[in-house]
Amino acid sequence: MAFNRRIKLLDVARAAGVSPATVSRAIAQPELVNSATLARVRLSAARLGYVPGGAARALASGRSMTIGAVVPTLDSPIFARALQSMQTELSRHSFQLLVASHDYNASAEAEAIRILLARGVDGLMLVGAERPAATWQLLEGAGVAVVLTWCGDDRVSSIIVDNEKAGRLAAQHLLNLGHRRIGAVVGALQFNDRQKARLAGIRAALRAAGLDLPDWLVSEQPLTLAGGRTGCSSMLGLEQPPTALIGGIDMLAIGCIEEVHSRGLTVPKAMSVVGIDNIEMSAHIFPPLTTVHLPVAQIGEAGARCLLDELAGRGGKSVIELPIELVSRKSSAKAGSK
Amino acid sequence: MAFNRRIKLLDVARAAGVSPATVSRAIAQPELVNSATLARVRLSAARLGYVPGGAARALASGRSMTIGAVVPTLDSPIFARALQSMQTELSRHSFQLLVASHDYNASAEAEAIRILLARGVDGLMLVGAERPAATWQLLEGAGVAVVLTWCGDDRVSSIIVDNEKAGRLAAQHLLNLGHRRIGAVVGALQFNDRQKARLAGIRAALRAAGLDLPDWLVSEQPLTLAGGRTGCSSMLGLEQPPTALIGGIDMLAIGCIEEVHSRGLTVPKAMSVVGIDNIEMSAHIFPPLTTVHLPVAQIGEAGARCLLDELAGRGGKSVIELPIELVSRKSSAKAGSK
DNA sequence: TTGTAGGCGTTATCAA
DNA sequence: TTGATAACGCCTACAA
Repeated sequence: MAFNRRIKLLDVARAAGVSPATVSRAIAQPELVNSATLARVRLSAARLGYVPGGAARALASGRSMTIGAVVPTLDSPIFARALQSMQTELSRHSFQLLVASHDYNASAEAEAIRILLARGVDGLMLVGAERPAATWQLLEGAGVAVVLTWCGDDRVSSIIVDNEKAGRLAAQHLLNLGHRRIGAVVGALQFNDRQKARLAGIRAALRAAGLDLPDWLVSEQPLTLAGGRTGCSSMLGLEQPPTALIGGIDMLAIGCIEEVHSRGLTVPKAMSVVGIDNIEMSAHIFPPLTTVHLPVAQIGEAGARCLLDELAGRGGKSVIELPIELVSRKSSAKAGSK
Repeated sequence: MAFNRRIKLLDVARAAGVSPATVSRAIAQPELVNSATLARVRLSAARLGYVPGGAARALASGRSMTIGAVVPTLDSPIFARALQSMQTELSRHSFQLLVASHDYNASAEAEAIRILLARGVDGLMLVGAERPAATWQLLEGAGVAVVLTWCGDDRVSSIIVDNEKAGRLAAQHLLNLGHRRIGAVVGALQFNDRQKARLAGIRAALRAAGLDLPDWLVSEQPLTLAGGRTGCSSMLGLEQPPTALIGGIDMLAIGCIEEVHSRGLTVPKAMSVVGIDNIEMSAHIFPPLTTVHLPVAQIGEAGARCLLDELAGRGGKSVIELPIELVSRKSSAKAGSK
């Protein structure tokens, strides 16, 4: 309540009758200080409610014990979960997470990075590898540890997942069920290498089966449920609608299912739908969504560990790929079982 | 790549042929500097790729332009969304969000707060008002702006929602449908005033209808889908199972629905289920969940604004209550329509 | 409108 | 094992 000037190192030092240097050591390297003095220092620190000032600390030591994470949006089960596991791992090593989001906008991302850098983060977690050259320069000049997630790049450490394969798995599954006219509802491709890779994977699988993925069977939509509905709607309006749809993310796929149902049709009878991500929701909608599982929590945890290692001087740049797999549920069925 | 010592204010000053003070002003108060010099400074700053160091800045100015948010978990559509809207609002005013989570553990929360305080956050967003006295002392001694969310307290600014009413609305709805034996599956009550209030609301509504909510019709579970299943399962095992269930959060309610269905029974035929939160998923499961809508994104935004105001010296402590309402969908039906 | 100089709270380098 | 004493990089009166 009282506007007591914040307690500082010097106050503790005086109270304990030692020099500031000793207090500093007592906190950072307790082993270097006599146990009796240590106890005395700790006591008065506790008594005064001393909390070390991060700013001064960072300034003097050059380390902020802070990791910045820049994701497209926090409001996504995917990124939220990755960040949660990241932060859990980081806090285990007394690092803190500074988050920023850019809503899938490249320049907003650059700005977020700039801000985080200015805040003095020791490391940076980014999503994807696709960004303007200027942003890369920013990163290079910064001299902080960087880890890319979901999609990587050999310039920096990366925790990746084979997004192209994810697309292939989804398409393959549908192909195996006998589908021949398959559509894709994906997110905006620009500045989203994950979506690009997934679409490429779908295309590759179809091509391998001697099929084509014409433009009218690809719909670019916002990465939301509504986007899924719109995309599906446009496909349904075609003269020859596809018999199966792949969503670039589960949310899109779920939107597709909704749209089909809203027209009095049924999934998978009238339309098979497959997603990519395997968010929790997917297992609980009707019908449960067939999708490609990505180990999101692990991505976050591995990302944190990677950064931690790099900051501790252990290991250099590394690229870790995490496994993915198709989870077959009820939203997909044999073609022509209409 | 090259280990170029990070560019600092002085470098820019030299390059632009002005004093450090001028550069500082050019950045913080451009209006105080001659437009010609301003241009010159900006040019060399850009040329050198200068990024102001937050630590030194915070140390010298006493402000970090950083807001700390401590939530139970990031991995929840509720908190993720609130944080996203918060961060959007904050970044509009060049503040950044530092996040921490404590997994519904009071001492972990205190620790998180301590860390954030040490990082020099200018403001703090917390969830709920229930916490040990020691934590409150920490807050009081810190002298930072604080805003409580979901549940409030008149000691500090709060953006709240009437959780008790949420419980009442849910129960009332069921009562109106003729249900007389209503059960509740809620989260651990300890250190969770939101759940406590919701349960109290349920109890109040029942009591007002001359009914009782005995212990065996209340199940405390982890706030997950699995928790919902377990809770529902135990209710179903009763000699006289309830005809309706209220979930303390949507996720719990959804778990209840799953459990009912897994036994070959149907919602709402065999059991009506109502949730509280209205997460996106709820509208898309089968059957769509009847629930109480809470304006989560607004909570985040209002919280940010509140903090911003307080830091700008405008307005003092305020308590803002956001409206809630029942959203009637398909998971609830008349009692005895079995 | 610009420059000078002191200080913000720690850490880290030397001595003692 | 402890204590002076510089940095650390920026902000901000105060002067010019």
